[in-house]
Amino acid sequence: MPVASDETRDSGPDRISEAEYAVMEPLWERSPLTALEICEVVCSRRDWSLATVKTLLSRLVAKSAVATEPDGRRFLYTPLLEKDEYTGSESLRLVDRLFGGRAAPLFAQLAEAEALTDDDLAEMEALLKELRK
Amino acid sequence: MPVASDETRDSGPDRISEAEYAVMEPLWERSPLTALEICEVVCSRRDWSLATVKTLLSRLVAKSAVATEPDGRRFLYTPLLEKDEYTGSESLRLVDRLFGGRAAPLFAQLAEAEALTDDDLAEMEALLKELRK
DNA sequence: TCATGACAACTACAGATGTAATCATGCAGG
DNA sequence: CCTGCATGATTACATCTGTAGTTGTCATGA
Repeated sequence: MPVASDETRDSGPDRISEAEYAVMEPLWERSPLTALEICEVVCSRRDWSLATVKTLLSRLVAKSAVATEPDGRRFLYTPLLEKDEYTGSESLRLVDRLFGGRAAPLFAQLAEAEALTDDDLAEMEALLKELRK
Repeated sequence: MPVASDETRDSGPDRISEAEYAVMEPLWERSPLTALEICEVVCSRRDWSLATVKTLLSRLVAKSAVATEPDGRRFLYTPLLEKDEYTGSESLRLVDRLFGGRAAPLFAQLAEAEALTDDDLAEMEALLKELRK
C-alpha cells in the first residue's frame, strides 16, 4: 500500500501576493541574497521594516516560491519561481479574466489609455512580423 | 476656515475584488438587473448562493461601483463603474507592476505562452497600422 | 565566561475577501 | 386580518494579506 500521505502537501502553484512579489523582485535581479540585503532594496521603497521582509520571505518559502540555504548564521534566499513563470501566468490570468482570453482587446485598452510608447509600438511591430512569418 | 470634513469620505476609486467582478459581469451585459437575475447568471458558474451575491452587491454599492434603484419590493442594480474603466485600470496596473510600464514585454510573454490567436494577431496588426498612421 | 547583537522563528493583529446564515419587514393571498 | 414568502440588511466567520513585535538561539568580543 502507498505510504500514508504526510501533511506536507505539495500545495500546487500557490499564488503569491503583491507584497510577496515586491520581495521576489530583488531576488530575480540577483540571487542568492540575505534577508538584510533584500530589505536594503525594498524597505526604503515600501517603507517596511526588516521584520516585514522576513515574514514575507517565510511565506514565500512556505509556498515553495523561494528556497533557503543556510550560510552560517543566516540564510541565503534563492527564487524557485522564475520571474517569467510568474509574469506569464499573471498575464494569462488577466487576459482570461478580463478579456475572455483574447489579447487583442487588451491591446486596444492599452492603446486607448495611451499606455503604448513609440518603442512599444516598434517592438510589437517587430514581434508581430516575426510571429506571422 | 474650511468646513469640518464629515465622515462620508468619497473614498476614491476602491478596488473591486475578483468575486465582486464576477457580479459586475452580468450587469455590464445588461442592466439594470435584480439580485435574483444576477444570481441566475453567476450562482451556477461559481456555485454560489443568492446570499453571497447579495453580500457582494452591497459591497459594490458601498464602493460606489453599482447604483441601486428601488423597484417596489426589490432593487434594481446598475453599474456605475464602466467595464472599460475597470479593465483599463487593471491592465495598466499589471503592465506597471510586472513590466515596468512597458507593454511590449507583456505581449512577448503572451506570445511565448502561445496565447495569441491568429485573430489576435490580425486585429493587433490592424490596430498597429492605425496607431502609427 | 558572559553580555550583546544578529538572525530566524513564532506570535499578533487589523483589514480585506469569500462565503454564507439569520433577521426583519412589507406585500399578496387566504 | 393574519401568515408566509420574497428580498434587503445585519451578522458571522474562516482565510488571506499587510505589517509588525517578541522570543529563542547562537557566535563573538570584552
